[in-house]
Amino acid sequence: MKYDYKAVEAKWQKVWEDEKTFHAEVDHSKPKFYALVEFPYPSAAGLHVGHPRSYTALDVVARRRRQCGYNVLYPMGWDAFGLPTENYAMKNHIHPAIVTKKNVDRFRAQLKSLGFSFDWDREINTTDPEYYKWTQWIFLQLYKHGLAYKKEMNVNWCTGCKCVLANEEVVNGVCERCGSEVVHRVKSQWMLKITDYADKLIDGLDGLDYIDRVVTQQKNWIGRSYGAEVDFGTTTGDTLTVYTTRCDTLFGATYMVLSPEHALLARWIKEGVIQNVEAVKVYQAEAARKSDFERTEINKEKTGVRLEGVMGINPVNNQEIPIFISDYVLATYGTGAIMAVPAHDTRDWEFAKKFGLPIVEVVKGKTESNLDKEAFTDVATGTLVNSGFLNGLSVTDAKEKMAAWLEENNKGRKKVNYKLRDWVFSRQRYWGEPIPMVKCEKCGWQPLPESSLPLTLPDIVDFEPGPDGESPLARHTDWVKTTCPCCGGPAVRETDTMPQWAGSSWYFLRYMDPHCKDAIASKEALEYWSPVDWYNGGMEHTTLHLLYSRFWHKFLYDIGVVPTAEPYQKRTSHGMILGLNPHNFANLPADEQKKLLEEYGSQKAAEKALEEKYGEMSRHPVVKMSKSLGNVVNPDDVVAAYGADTMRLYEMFMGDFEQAAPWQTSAIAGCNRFLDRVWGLFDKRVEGEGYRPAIETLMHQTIKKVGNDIEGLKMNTAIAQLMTLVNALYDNGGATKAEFETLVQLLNPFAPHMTEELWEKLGHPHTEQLAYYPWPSYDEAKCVEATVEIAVQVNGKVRARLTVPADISAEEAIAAAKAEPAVAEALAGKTVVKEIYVKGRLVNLAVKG
RNA sequence: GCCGCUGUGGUGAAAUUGGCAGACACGAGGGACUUAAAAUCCCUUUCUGGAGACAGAGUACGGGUUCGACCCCCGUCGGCGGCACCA
Repeated sequence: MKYDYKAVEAKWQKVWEDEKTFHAEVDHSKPKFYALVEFPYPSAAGLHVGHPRSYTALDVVARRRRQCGYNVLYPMGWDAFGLPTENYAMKNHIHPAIVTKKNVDRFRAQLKSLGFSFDWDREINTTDPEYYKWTQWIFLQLYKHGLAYKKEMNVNWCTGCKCVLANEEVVNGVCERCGSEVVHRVKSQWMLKITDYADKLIDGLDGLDYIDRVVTQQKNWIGRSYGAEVDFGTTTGDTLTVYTTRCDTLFGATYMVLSPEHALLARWIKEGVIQNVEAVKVYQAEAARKSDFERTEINKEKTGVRLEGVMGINPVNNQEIPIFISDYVLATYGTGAIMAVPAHDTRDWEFAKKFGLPIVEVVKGKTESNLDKEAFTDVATGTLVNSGFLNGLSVTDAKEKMAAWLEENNKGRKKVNYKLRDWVFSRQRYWGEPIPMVKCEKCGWQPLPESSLPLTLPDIVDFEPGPDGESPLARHTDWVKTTCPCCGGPAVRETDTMPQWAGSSWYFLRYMDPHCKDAIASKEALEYWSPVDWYNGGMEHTTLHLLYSRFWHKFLYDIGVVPTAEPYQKRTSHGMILGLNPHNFANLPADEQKKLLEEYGSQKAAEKALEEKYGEMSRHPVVKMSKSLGNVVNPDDVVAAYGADTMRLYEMFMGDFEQAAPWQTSAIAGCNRFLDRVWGLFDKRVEGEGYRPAIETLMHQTIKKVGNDIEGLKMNTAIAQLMTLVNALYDNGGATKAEFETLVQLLNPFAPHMTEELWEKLGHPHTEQLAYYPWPSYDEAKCVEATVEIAVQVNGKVRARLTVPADISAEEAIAAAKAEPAVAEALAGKTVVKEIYVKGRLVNLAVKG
């Protein structure tokens, strides 16, 4: 009988729903396991095939863990605030809340059709006032602890979204979401002091089980560096402090550079210190006008202006050196000023070359370096020269000695710096959490009392941002006008909303107790479920969501709200699912390839023609799926054509989970065929108790390998092993009941619907669902064959193969090997110099002569 | 430029981490069943030579260490991702 996936999948999905099979409760009799995947943004496009890759992988882990006796929490929800919904709402004149509901309903149905073992009773939605009440509550705690502040500052302004962006949201000078140009604007913004947690965010990574690339990326992003501040004097009597990681090179500092925004400049201009005021002002204006994009693009060629009328004084030798302004010095890092050591810093070298400044060597390498050609920057092999009391020291020692000298003479101090900036937390949009703050004419900014939360979004119809980039909420004066919670006088509400990252910064806590009325979650639930044991998500969130949520969690820990310092014990990441590029020559249908070959003569010429027509991108055979290329795969179509189990199996089989993988529609059939073969095995029952001798070793090996591979996210090889087992069962005429039951159990996490059905057909009543049936065990001793085939090599070349008992001794194996005719022939007339036996693998005879 | 990852058949990929390279699939070719097709089943499928057993070559390229290297070391060239004037 052919397997009817439609009926079977519908049947079991209904059972799981009606019986709440995957509902989780606090249960101290079992070890807990909290598996988490990033909750989706419910877009109008619906589920993408990329979503189920992550969800299926952890579903497989979660399902197996239940069978191993764990109390498993595997939840799902919606990260539903955000711009695309708001834009859609504007265009179609529908309220974003309605759009969100529609999209969520679609996503939920799609996810349910894939048979994930989510506890749907814990579904959350960041746009639900009962949810964002607590997002606002956390903001108030941050405010009360001095970690939220409002500041007039230079911010990234997306010209497309008409909204400010956090530094993390600017990629290559453009908006990470819409790709529009990002310019600088001065605006008053709510900021979160994530920089206070820079050290904790780096140091906390040590005790965690995160994949290496996440750890390095977060560390690089935070960018901790150890150096020193040095106080330079000036001819005006002012002190000019710089930050450097190379205080050892102080004797080589031949000029100084200030960022065009440096605070001292305004005063010097006002006091008439600077003689070339016009040139300085022009340069400042130019730098201010540039967007980040322009500033990085132009950075090939150094520019700058010398400040006439003032000189810096090097504290170590009292030498007077010129001061410049240049945009290669950033206002936002260190002190916004540097000492320039052109001999040992590439950027300073370039600048010195252009402006004809002296280059003084103070560090010598092992070989002669040519400072006319490039700077010498190798820290590891350098020795100090021309540096007074530092001469002869290594760079490391010289740094220490100089730092000590600076402190002794009160000319500087050791200093740690970070690349990380505070988090810009305001967005000038409607569809986000209102920031629960009001501004009173008398009392200034005041937080709303916690008892008044949630502060709900007013129901408005016009979502267009204002002409000067103010939030649409600003127009709704009846909402904006309020009274001061402090003095009762007139006050206005904050009209900016929170960024999309707010709701997702703590959602995993809400899952622990989603209906809790008087806290983000009950103490009991937090203590039982914390931390998340395994969190899988995309690499694109490493320096956004993942970093932000660690920050919030650490703060909540510090104020005693959560019981663990870190939110996620283990972090893994899935590769992207890519599509075939329809404009790449190799992916064209055969007849079109032929036509192009005829037209252009050679494949190279045809490829060039394609490149001219479709751009550089046509050279890549595999690319991101996109609507414009028409290579987007809809999971619904796959489920309709083959069923959810096939879809799940294919996504797990397609390749290394951590690596990007191209979607290959034709390969799905293979997974479907495999499931049909498993189904067909039900009618190929053979008599026998337990595992037959011919299949016993393979059974034990398979139980072991599938279990290990699931925990290691090596789903592709786990499935390959199951395929091997099924092939072997067919080769042996079918399966005994015990063999078939084990196979069905091992396959269950991957193909839960079909295996539940088979389980029932095998005589297990409905009430004994496979979902909680104990995972099969294996015997280590039975994983090895009694006899093995080993290879016999002579000088590393295979000359024979022979079958020997697995526990054969080295001497016996070597003797048996030598007895082989082909081996004897290869050895004839030669001397054996070395004999190697690798247990159960091979014999290698090294010969000479 | 710096940091991280990566390079294996026509394709997706395996390889117990130094031990028989290409498991498991897809695709392709041949055959069986069928009036026919689909489905299913069987065989072949790294390359070169050979009818064949077999022989030789082979994990981006060049060297090295080793009895033995996809794996370790040195150098070169590609691909992907992150950061990008962070002093």
